[in-house]
Amino acid sequence: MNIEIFNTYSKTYENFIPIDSENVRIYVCGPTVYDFIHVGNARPLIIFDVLVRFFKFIYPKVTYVRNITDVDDKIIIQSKKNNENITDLTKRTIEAFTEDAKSLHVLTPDHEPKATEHIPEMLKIIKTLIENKNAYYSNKHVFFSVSSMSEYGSLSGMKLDEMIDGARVEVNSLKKEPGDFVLWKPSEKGEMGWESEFGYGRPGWHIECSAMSEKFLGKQFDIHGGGLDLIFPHHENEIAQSCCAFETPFMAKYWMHNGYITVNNEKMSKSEGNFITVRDALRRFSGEVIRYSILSGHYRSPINFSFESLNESKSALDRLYRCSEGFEIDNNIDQEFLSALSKDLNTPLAISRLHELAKEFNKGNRLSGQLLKSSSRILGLLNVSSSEWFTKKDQIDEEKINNMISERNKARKEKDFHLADKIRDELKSIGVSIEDKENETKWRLD
RNA sequence: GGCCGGAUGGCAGAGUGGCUCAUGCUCUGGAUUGCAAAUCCAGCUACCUCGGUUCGAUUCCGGGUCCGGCCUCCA
Repeated sequence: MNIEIFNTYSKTYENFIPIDSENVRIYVCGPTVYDFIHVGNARPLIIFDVLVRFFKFIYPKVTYVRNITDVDDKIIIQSKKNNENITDLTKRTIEAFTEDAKSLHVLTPDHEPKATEHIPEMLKIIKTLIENKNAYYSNKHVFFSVSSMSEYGSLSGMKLDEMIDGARVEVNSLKKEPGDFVLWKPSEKGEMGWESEFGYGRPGWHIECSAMSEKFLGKQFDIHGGGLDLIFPHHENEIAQSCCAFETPFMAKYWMHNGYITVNNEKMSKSEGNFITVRDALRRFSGEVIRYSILSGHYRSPINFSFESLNESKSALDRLYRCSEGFEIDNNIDQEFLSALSKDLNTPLAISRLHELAKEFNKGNRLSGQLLKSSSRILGLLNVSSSEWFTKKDQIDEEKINNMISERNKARKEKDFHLADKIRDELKSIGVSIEDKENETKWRLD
């Protein structure tokens, strides 16, 4: 199967050809664990989860790494703000993150390395960079020298002189050039840090990904993913570090970046304060609905978040669930569905195919229902049985509902439609919709 | 200031140099139903604007307008 991917590096669609077709290697930037994730953070989790599910169907082996950033200035600030020990904060946040990811039906990656567990690996790269004259020591700091790498800026299309014109680079007299970025910086006594030949300190933001991707995937790997906002400076700097330290022409063969989730058409972000946490959204909609909603737009386009659109997603997903009743997952995946995913992970087109299958099923084609159920697995949808989807919820008295339904059916048999309608209204008022079939009455929660 | 994206029907959102037609949600009408629900069928003036290329452009090229983003932490 020919798979096309839009490569941020070349800004064009490219045919995906793995470096090693026996083991496709993917690295995605995971969360910085200082607070609950918001819906915007959920997008790359879901998108790359689908990419990995798709690839695992196509290729014999996929190694997926998603790191956890558990050392960062934001963590230090948050721990002071909470008056909470850093380890407690990160442990608690990682647990919450794992729960949220699970609610969104995001599969656990093959490796989930933590930055704090890879400090020696980072220091080794920093040392090599200094030896290679790509980095320099300056008063307890180590900086990467951007002018030492002629290709610097090739991912983001940034030019060094233009960056300076932007006047948005950190003013730091220790740097030789404004674009230089920190690899190692000093920590105060008692502050989070590690002893090193550069003094007691902690790593800069970017170096962890160079260290951990190399450890688990090698010096060069297939796909590196993350949000659009990581292109510069994060991924640009990762490339600089990895390529200079490992002396390789490229770090990842393909770079994939997802677009933003917006609120009122503006980027959802912690700093803007316009975010909705995944936990909050989960109070009103199931993780699968959130997932459907995120997959209903192409991964590189913006998606505007609203509870109305989640509601719409729920209606659409309900329809798919109605058509998947009684089917078990098998390995038969719809070809048109796969073909949609092979075109730069066109999930909206893939979903539209699922709806076509649903329609065919409703017209009496059982095979379409089977294909619908099995294909949906690649998107991480239709994860539970249809009856569970429509009837399982806490604090639901199934016995009472069933009793009311049989009472109503008795009334219907006796043509007491007045009573029958009254019972239906009562059921409706407790959030139960019913559907009279030929020989039975089905019910579901709204 | 530099550099990137985007503009499709009531809403969301794919796609295409010409085909009857994305798909979903909503609404309206029909079939079906005791009535509903579900389902099927049909409908609701779709391609921001101005030029260019072309037999033909929503689709390609150029200008404009508007919106968003990156250049600072950010998924």
